[in-house]
Amino acid sequence: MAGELSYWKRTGRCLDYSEKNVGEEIVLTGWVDNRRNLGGLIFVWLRDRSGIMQIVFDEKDIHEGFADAESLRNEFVISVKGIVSLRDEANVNSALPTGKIEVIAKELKIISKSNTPPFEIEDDVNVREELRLKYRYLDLRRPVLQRNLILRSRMANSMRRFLEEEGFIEIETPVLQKSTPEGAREYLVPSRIKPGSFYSLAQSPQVFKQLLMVAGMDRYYQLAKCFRDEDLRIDRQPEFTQVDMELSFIDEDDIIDINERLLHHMMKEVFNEEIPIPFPRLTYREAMDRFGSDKPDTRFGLELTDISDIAKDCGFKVFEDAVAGGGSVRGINAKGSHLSRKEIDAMGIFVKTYGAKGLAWINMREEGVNSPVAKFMDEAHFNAILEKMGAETGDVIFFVADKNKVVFDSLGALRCELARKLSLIDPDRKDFLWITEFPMFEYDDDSERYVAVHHPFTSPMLEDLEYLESNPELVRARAYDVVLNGFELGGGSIRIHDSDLQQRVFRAIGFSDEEAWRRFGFLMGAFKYGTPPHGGLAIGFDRLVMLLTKSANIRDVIAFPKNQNAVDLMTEAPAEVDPSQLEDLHIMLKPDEKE
RNA sequence: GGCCUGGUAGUUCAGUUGGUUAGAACGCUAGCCUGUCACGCUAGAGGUCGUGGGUUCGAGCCCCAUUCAGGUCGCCA
Repeated sequence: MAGELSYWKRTGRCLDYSEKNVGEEIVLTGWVDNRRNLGGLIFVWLRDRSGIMQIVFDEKDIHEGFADAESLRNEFVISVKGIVSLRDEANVNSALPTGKIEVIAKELKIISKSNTPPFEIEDDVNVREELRLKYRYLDLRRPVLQRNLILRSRMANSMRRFLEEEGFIEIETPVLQKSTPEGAREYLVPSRIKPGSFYSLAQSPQVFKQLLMVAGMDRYYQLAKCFRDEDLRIDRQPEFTQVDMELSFIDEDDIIDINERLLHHMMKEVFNEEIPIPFPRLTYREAMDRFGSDKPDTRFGLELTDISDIAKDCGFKVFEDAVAGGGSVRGINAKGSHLSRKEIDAMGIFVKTYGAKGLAWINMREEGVNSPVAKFMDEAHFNAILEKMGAETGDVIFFVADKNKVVFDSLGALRCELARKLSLIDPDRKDFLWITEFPMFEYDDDSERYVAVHHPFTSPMLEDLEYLESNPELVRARAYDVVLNGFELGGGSIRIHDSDLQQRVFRAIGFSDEEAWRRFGFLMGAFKYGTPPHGGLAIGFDRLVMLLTKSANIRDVIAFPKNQNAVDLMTEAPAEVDPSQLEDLHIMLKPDEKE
């Protein structure tokens, strides 16, 4: 058996060998990546996790093994014993890290044959994702996905080590939790023991990590799996991982500081990149005014300009009504963009998605200024707008007039669309920043009450407490988000540690004391037993990996992701279950859902 | 739930105003080839054009429905 074993046991991976090993006898194992059969001479690329090595099968060197070499096909698993050799100068392949050497095969063992794969295992494959996900184990053989998962592992490790060094302890919190209807839709898990009752899968470890602070754990962290039953996006999966943390006896600056150092450490260690800290900080108000977004991409300009003061009596009814109705008129100057009429019209269609009823524009053409709204206003107002927007020949200026939410949503998105179209984004730039002073509440038209923007355990800013009952919309929260290149990387807050204040917040969002107690009694009860001031943050780990590996979507940094309909195309989950399982769980399907 | 885009060979795609036998590249199969690295050369196999219905003498193409996939708005405390 030992002989059998030694035959396929490798001496190392492809990239472990270089010119230094010339003359050595080695054994490599891996997959056939490519073969070129020249007749009496066969070249095979052998691929393993590390990379590729060229193997040479020469009829006169390998003798009886040559027939096996001829039978090799892509994705066969093989073991090759051979001699590391220097390639002739003319035969060096500079595209391969191992391109200066090759292995002259002496023995070949075919360990496992392969069907022809449904798609070619190459980095630049352009295969529809449906197929890639169905054969994910083949997709994961592609070097780019291997690199992503390797980097993901190294990032997780680096962050863990940093947090351990800083005195954090990793504690696992329950995945099976009590359902809390506030917030994201939850995955429910029926109880077998308690008919008619359900757990929910953790949306986040939120309440447990706060309870760990009550318990005196002081500094907690966890790479926590979280679950949300919401519609998916390019950067959203139903199950995902957060770098979750909570600290006691701290304030906002402490949490911001430790996370800046955490990210700095990880960037240096894994990517050998020195990111500047501290990160810039913007208040929510400033972010909205300048970028129309609470997760602005600051890698380019195209900032918003508020022209409401000119527009309010400019003569153009759409502009005037927007301001009179409590909204605003704001614009973006696409400087020197020379957009065509067709491109301008496409932008008009683009903003409709975000609720804008129209997109006004001024085209500063060489032949003269062109604008469909000019005729509605006098020259003084029009010129005042041009001046405020800094208009020059070659510019195209866009305006949206509406409720502020629509103005910000549409211009915030238009800004990014213009930047993409005009190629204003440096793909290597990494703009980390903080958004602070989020509003505490927003009015929810559906439930006709205020809801917590972050979550109801977030502390209001102390100087705004006076408005908590009278004008909740003015209350700012001690909440902060960390943003990278226009993506929300993570968010957190200083929590309420005073049960009286907690009660006032619950009342502000329309929870009766009884209801609050029923839902969160275990937390409020705990707070009566000596609660330290505390706060925390959670970083969307998959999203971070996605951005730093420059992946097109979050699926490319998760080994086995779900598709857009939350289906695992490989295992075909979710799937129907045996009726007896349903019976155990006291679940009866509606008749039309049985088949 | 709404909107947009797409589904043609194993894969990626092309397919004209609706008209005879639906093409290309890569991959695959067989043969030849001792320095290839996108190897080359020769030959070959491979298609219910997502599904169902309709219009038409005739549909890959037009119409309706449906399904799957990707993106997006709503949603994501």
